[in-house]
Amino acid sequence: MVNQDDPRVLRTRQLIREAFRVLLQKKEFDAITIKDIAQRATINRATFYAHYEDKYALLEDITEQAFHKMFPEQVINAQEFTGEICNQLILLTHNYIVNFYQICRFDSKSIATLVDEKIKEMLQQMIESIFLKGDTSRMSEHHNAKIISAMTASAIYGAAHYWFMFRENDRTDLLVNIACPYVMNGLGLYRNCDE
Amino acid sequence: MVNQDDPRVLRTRQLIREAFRVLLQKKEFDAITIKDIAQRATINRATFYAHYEDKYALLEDITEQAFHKMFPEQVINAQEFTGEICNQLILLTHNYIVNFYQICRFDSKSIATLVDEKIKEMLQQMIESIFLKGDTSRMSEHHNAKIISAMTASAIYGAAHYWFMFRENDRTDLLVNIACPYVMNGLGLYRNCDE
DNA sequence: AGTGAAAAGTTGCTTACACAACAGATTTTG
DNA sequence: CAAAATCTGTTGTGTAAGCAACTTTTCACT
Repeated sequence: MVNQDDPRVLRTRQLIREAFRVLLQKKEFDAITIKDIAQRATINRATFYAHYEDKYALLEDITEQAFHKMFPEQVINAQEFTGEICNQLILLTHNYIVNFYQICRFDSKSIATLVDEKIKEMLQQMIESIFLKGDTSRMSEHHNAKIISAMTASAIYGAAHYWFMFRENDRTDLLVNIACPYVMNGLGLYRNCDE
Repeated sequence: MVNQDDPRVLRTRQLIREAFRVLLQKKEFDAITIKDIAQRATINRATFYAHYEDKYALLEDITEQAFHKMFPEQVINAQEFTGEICNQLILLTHNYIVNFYQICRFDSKSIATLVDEKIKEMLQQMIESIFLKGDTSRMSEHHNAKIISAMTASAIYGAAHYWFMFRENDRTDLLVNIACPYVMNGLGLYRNCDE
């Protein structure tokens, strides 16, 4: 609909996202109106709809942006899914969850499912892209790469989320000690079966 | 030419001013091009000319904004030109000059005259508006209010500037002790003659 | 002095945003 | 429950900003 590279578009979206982030700290998600967002962003309400279908689409967008910033170069450039990469993914996911509940008001948990799904989706994409880059295990030729990625992403997210809810957030070393071998073994089994 | 209240206009000017402030810390004024400003502000070069004739007009604008922020409520709402108000004006002018040379690169002094003039003009306007508000000395009916304001503004600016150039900037108490009586006496003499 | 490069301005056309007005949906209030 | 108020989502119109192309001016270089 609009040209994604137009500087006006970039600025407008930046304004909308920033306004939304501020509002999320002040109000719960359900209480935030499009009017609120438009006012704080100093844009017209009609302009909002030129960029986002509703506030849920906006939430997805900022979630994606925020989570994407968590990925270190090492992970983005990874050529193989090693234990070290697995560690990194577990830690950054846990880290994101901790931040999320610090930033968002606690009564905004109505949005948790949407955010969860988005994060799992991004984790899955990242993992799959690593699988496809390094084909040492010929994973790249395997038609099951997608479901393997989905399982791995879910496992990592599940571990990070559980640790956040029920364990000490300052002992992430224990988290990776448990979760990483589980994930790597699962993949290892798969590799063995494949050959 | 453009509607001053349009939010797009406000945002664009804000971007231009902010870009210019950043550039003034990095380059000397003469080395800053319109292209530089437009690039950093992420606006089109042609758009710049819709708002400012050239970079001198822009400099005037940000000088006015910055200096205006220096005025405390007490001065803005002053109903009479008292010794206390005089003190405030001397101090804030001195303060502005100190800040100016901290913010701008020292090799940007080619612009000093323009900034000086703008500040004196604003001081004069502020002083005149105070004169006209409080008519205890019937200054408001006097047709010489303008030249008296101009002299007072120049005297205050001159004192502040001299102190910045040749004296200790941390002993502003001495500055006001010297400058304030001079100004107030000058005005007092005038008042006596007038009645 | 003269040549090339970069910056300064200007212009016509396109796109994005502002704004007001609207109908329909949702929430608030008495 | 009904009336009032507010929010939502959309539309048409006017204006500001983006962009490319151009001429003119300024400046650096030999």
